[in-house]
Amino acid sequence: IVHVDLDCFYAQVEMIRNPELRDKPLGVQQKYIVVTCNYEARKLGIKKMMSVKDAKEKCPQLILVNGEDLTPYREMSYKVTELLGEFCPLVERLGFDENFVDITEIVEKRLNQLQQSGCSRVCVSGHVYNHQAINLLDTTHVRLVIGSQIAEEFREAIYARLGLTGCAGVASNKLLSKLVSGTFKPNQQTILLPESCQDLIRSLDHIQKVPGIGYKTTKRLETLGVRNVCDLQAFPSAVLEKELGVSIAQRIQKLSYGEDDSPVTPSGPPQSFSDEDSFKKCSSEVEVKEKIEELLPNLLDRIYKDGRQPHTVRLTIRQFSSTNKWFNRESRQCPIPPHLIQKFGKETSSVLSPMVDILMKLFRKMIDVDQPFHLTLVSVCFSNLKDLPSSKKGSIGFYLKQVSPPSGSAKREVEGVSQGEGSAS
DNA sequence: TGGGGTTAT
DNA sequence: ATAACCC
Repeated sequence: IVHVDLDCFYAQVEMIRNPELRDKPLGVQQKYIVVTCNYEARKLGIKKMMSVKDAKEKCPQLILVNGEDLTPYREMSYKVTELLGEFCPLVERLGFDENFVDITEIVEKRLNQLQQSGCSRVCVSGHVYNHQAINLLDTTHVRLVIGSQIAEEFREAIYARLGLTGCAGVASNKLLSKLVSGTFKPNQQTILLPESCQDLIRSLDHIQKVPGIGYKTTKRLETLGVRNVCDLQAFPSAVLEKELGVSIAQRIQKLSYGEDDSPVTPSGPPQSFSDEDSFKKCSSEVEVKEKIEELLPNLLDRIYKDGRQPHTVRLTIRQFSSTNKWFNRESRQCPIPPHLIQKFGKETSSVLSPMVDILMKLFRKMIDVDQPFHLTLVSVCFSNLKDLPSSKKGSIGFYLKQVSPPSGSAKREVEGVSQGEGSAS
């Protein structure tokens, strides 16, 4: 498995949009937070998720661009996933800036070519975790070395075609590939040989750094006295199962050993489209309606371009509360009436006002508008996306549904051409 | 802490 | 519908 992780993705996209920002310290701002920044800014002490106030104190020359509209990042993100999809169908997205690629089949093909040509000279591309020596008589090592060459080709293609740099990690599963990709940081790549697996996983100083063990599970583990990966490895399974449930207990304990049998699941098109806005205060029905009317046109446009029809709509809000400041969200969802669904394929304007009405009804299910309220976030989400009833030859659906044939060059580059595999065209 | 996403229960 | 996870 290869894990591809773009460097400070939003900042890179902004530097492509405006090349003058290239060699200057740059931060991407959402509300009063610098969500990410380029490496020029990091040299000067700027960190991800730093407040704008702290960032400007640290670095008055810092240039800030607003990154609240994710459109440019989302578009570039899918270009990266689609590019990787030219090499191999098994590409799974994680957020906007990471992808897993299962290259097992490509590696097998190259290994066979190598063995048939009697060639025993294979050279690793990039780093080997722990500087572990490679044994070319070990086919597992050879496979990972071939993986390193493919990862290099991925990164080169992403740079040549999209102008983006990033890291890659190659290992036997998703967990380990992700952990190893971060070991040499901007614009480098690393492979993990199985003999160094325990060193990598045990190098994590806190269990929350294990992908899959989040905030809540970490808190519960801490009450059990489990603080690091070694503690979790050694903890009695039976006790863990009673505390967290069999499913979570078995999964995270396997993770603590670096074991992860989850497959690379092709992400395909998105399962949902959402748009949200946060703010200091929103306390009247009229304001809520205005927020919804701000969010909807953008969303309807995205759905229109996607070509599928959503069958469910959801409204999410966050109410102000001084205690438990984060994560007090509530939502209400409902099916979209069939007569409205039909209109999604056409002009978005005819959907707008009936949809606002539906969303305001959902709002009133959550909030008694006769009582005072104080919202700090409104979000609208369309989900349960279904393909249009694709009909005959002339319809839009017919053309949209046609799978575009692989452009070919990248795929042949990676798989090599030998006995009559190349197509006539 | 923002503005997104996913899956499991 | 919520809760957990990911970025």
